[in-house]
Amino acid sequence: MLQQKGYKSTNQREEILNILFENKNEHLSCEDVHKIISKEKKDIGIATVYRTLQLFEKLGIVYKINFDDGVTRYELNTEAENHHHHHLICTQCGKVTEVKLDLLESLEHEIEIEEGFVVSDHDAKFYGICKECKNKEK
Amino acid sequence: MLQQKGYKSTNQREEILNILFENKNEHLSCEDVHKIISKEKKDIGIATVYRTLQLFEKLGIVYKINFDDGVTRYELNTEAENHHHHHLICTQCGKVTEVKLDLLESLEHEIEIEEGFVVSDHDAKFYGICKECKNKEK
DNA sequence: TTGTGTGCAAAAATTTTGCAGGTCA
DNA sequence: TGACCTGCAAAATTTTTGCACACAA
Repeated sequence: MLQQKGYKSTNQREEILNILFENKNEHLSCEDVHKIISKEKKDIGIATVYRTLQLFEKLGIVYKINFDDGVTRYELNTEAENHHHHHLICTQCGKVTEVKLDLLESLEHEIEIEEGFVVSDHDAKFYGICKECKNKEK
Repeated sequence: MLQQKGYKSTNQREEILNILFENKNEHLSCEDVHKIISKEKKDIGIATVYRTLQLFEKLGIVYKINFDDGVTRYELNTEAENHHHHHLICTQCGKVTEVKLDLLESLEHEIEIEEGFVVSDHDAKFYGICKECKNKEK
């Protein structure tokens, strides 16, 4: 991995990166990552997990997200899609799913014209009832 | 105020509500609210501020927002606009401004069709460079 | 070797909670 | 009066930090 931006490649950093890859569609908190590490026999100090994820964020490897549950979560920045971050949060069961649709471009364009604000990224959360919960109601 | 939803009207709750009104365009944390109260001679326990803002959120009086600075913030739910929550966050100076545009409706419609997810609210943050910082660069 | 990185434990920061007493309806 | 509210301080949670030691380059 390209830690050749002036940072060293260490076992801890590689391990944490692995975990992020293996849980691509999760939104892990530092605590979560640390628990997974513990389960896999290895052991890394929780402080290192915090420091590493902060570093990864600075380097653009992960994004920070917050679902108002009291902890900061991170997700891999899969630069395949350009910028993104659309989450559907079910207010009934709490499930979080991702959406790929990127219709915010027109909105961003409008913001740029109306407000003179140059958008470089966004983070959108939609609250509502997911398909499963909706079906259950019937 | 309509605390007649089964909750009592107390001095503390009214005072906190006043502060929210007087700072309509701010995004206050519990700490912020508590500091403002202290400045205005009055004194309310910080625990009460936390409990009151949680109550207000449950009652739909305020919205919870999070700008990844480690604290939960609240803003008045001005039901004038339907649902909303668009914030422009300048990555240079940190300033947060509101946008009124509501172009997310078409996106919500699409989400409903594609994912079967019924959207009831959203929260969108746009990161970028604000007008002032952009001008400064030149 | 040498500057970075790590682990530990202590500290900080934010939020929650138990309980005794106070207040509103 | 009686249930609800508040204040305080203690506790719980999450995150940060200092420092001695370890390790990658």
